[in-house]
Amino acid sequence: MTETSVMGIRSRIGEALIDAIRNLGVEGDLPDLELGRAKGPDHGDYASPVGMKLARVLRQPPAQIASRIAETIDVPDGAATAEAVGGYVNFRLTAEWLQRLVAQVDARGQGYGATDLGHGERMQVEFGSINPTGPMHIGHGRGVVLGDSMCRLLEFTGHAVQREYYVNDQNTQARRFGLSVMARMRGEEPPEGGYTGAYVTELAELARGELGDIGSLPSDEAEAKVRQFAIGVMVERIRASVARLNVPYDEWFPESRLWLEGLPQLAIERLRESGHLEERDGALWFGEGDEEEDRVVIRSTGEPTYFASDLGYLLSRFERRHFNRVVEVWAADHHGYVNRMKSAAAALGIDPERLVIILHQLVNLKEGKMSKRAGRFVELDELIDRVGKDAVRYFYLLRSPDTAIEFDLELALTQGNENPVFYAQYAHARLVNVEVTAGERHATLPERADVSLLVQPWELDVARQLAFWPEVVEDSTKLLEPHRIPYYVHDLATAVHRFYHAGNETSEYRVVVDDPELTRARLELCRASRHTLKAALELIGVTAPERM
RNA sequence: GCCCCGCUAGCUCAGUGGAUAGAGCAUCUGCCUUCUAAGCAGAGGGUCGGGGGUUCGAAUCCCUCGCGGGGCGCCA
Repeated sequence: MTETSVMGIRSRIGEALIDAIRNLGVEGDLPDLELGRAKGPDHGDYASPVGMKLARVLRQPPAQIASRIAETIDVPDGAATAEAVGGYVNFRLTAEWLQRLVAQVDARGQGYGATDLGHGERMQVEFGSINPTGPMHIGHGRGVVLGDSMCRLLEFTGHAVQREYYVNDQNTQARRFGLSVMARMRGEEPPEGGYTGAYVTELAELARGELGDIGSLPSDEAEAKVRQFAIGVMVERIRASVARLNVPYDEWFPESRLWLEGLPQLAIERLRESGHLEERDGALWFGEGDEEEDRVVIRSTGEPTYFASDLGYLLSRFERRHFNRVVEVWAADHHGYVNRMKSAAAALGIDPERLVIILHQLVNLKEGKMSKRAGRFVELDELIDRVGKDAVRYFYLLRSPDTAIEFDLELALTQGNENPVFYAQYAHARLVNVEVTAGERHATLPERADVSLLVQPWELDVARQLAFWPEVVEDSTKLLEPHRIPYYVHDLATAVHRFYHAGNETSEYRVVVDDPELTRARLELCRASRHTLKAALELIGVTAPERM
């Protein structure tokens, strides 16, 4: 098997398909051949409706085109056979190739499926950056898990990724938060629009102990001190929560640092010179002079808005820190901000394509909308306490970002016990157990496996799933859609469970049998699937237990 | 009013314009003396929200209507 096989079998069949078409004399651009997984076993493993696609160009019946392609196509390494059915060409992976794949996957270990797609591209993913004015709730957990899983995918595919949390430590919300805590310290109600959750009162208690008497200070000094303290405590709590989800942020970047570095100021200067800013009603606006679209950068009071910070933040990341691309993960309630950020980037001379914004729909409580200010939410920590880190991550990732989640805590708790994550973890633990048993029953086993002994359909089905892994990684990465991974994990786990179970029904199909050669071959399959299962679980931040 | 997302099995959700639309849960029926039953095998369950259109081909693309969620601030 050649080295190119690491690119994934789908791509290789795709290339062979194009070669075959060229050999028919077709030149110029080709339509999308829609080579993809076949529907069912009757149609093989991959299929392309290539006959229909080329019928017009070649002015021949689809079936005839498909036949000619099926006859002439040369799939490398004899990886697949081609068969024309109507205008389709169906590809079936050969047993010989699947067997060799097993040995190759075992050799590559958890690196199987990893690529250099990104060529070391410097990327930042900024996610989970909630205002540190309260604990993380179950809505925020979604963005955190999504963002971190994207990072894992990007790292696996050769990107240099930095995980960043943007800490809003000096905006209006932060000030309101500080004022709310201060009010509670004095035994007063928080101001209008302030934060009323019970944690605010607890924070006031803490602050009283830590800061002592602030009554003697001028009120703005006192506010700054309390705010700084309260934000600091909240950031630590958030840090602890995300750590429980196994999310390793590289940078906690405070908004205030932008101003210390003079970046918003610089951005404003530049935009002013390029004519993107306009004074109106005593405030400074960004935009095209459209009353509806334009946004305030500096208020008439002279105070900057968050947007001013964001302008500086763009410079910080694209110019100062030289990220080639920045991915931002936002909840859908920020969607109105997407175009503004893109046009801001463009106005600053940054290609908006380099700013990738991923939106995910909201997580709502069954009882209604969550609200930090009103103190109505389910904390992320509580969910982790109740169902565990792995189930939480899996739960979020089983949904496409476009699907809104209506969260029912009671239901989540019952489902925690039968969470699909255990199905996958169990498959992994079983494989480990089999390998241990093999070591106990056989003092010595052949060093190399004779993979041609893997002939049972359920054995080849496991190998088939392994063959699909590279394309799953590729698609998930290119589309930035980590939710594809848990679905693959499930399919692989199913194949593994069936393979295992064959030995429960008939003992000669067990992995560990008297024949050392046969045992060794099946062990190779166990290892290959264990590596892949573990790699896949790691990409979504779920542990692969050795025992359950 | 304008913008974004969704509507697929009883429930929760997958589904790069391709063939007979899938999974989990729930329901029902089988399978443990022997590598882990947190498992396996099987059954039932669908006008892919409605209606138009494009296409050889539409759950998928376009238009339109309905329902649900979210957003349209000198808040973030």
